[in-house]
Amino acid sequence: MPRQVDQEERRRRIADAVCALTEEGGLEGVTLRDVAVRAAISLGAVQRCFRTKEEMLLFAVEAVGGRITARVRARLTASPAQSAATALGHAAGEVALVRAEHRAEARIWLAFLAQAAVSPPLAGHLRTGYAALQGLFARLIEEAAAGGTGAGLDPEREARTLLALADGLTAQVLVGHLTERAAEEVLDAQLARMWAGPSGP
Amino acid sequence: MPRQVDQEERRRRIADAVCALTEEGGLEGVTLRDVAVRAAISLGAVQRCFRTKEEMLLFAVEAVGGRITARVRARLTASPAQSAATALGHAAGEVALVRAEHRAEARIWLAFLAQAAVSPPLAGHLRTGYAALQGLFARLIEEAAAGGTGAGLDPEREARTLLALADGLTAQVLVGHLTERAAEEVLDAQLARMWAGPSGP
DNA sequence: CCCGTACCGATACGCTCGCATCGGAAAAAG
DNA sequence: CTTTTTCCGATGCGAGCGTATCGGTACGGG
Repeated sequence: MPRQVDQEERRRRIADAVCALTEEGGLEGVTLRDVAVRAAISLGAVQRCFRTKEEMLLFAVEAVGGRITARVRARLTASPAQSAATALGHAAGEVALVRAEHRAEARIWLAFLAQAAVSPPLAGHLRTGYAALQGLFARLIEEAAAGGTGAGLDPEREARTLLALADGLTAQVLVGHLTERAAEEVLDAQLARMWAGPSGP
Repeated sequence: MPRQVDQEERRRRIADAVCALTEEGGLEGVTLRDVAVRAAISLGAVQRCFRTKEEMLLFAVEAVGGRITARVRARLTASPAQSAATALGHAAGEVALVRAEHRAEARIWLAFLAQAAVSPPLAGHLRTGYAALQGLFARLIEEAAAGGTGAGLDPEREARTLLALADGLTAQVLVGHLTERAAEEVLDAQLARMWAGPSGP
């Protein structure tokens, strides 16, 4: 068998390049040529890994989504001794890509989100990520409710609320309407109110 | 004086064409040629109205933002007899472009939002729209608090919360993660909880 | 040693983009 | 009717895009 190349590692490198370019100039700033330069390989190699540009972008968005949920999970297992309520706070804080060090990921996510609004296959991949996060949130809320904090809450609905709020905050920080500080304050207040009093009729 | 043309009316027609195209294929599906076709004028005429493409897009986003806030205001003045609390409910419902008939505007808004993350001038125009809506929300909340409903709330923070939540819900409905029904339920529950109990430490 | 094969990099192609240019049509003034 | 001024629509241009192709290259098995 002739020479072999680690395709997976190469794909990961390409995905990283896609993210870097998306962060700088949006999704329309991502060209195959620039990706090749950023990944330090040739255009031909990029085309060997992904037959079309769309295929490449789908792989990249999956990578980003996975990275975000992985980070959330890591944050949870890193501080296991606390209550489910504080764990949810940490998780929500990670999902709202508000902090400066995650600004890049936020830009990437928003770019893919907008594209997904007009590209059904992309939307499918995004939904997968959203569903995972919502499920995670719901489980934490349920756990907290079982522990006595915030009993009477509808876990699914609260999870949806938090996820949407985190997304909206991310976007508004990105365009500069909210400061990082204000967004965190909003999120904290929402969590506090959640635990304080059950909602619903 | 030689022949004169109503430039303003033409600009509005062009903005409408931009919106229609954005709705169909995202912002990158908007080309000067297609805009000209949609507006039923020639490419030369488009270039006469706007010196560059960016100038055209800025005008369009301003038009969309204005239309949304105008719709919210209209909704408020249309049902003046009710309390500030229900008025806020209506306003938030309009901002969260959840209903099917506003799906188009939602797509447009999201497209511009993503672009704004990498284009400072565009971000500026968006901020204007956000500030107007947040101010409106804050005023309504304050009014309701003065009337006794939901006293003790921080109007600015609640306004920010509602706006971010509405934005996030819009996006998640758009990618199909939430149904229109679920989004409305989340929004209603949030409003109910707001009036029920003050937040904060 | 060498040969077959999997990979690579360069180049070409067809297309579309934003933008600039220019001859002519149309309308008010004389 | 002629002139003058404003606007319009067609065409051209250079650049950049995604994609296809092909000769060269290097490696592992015989």
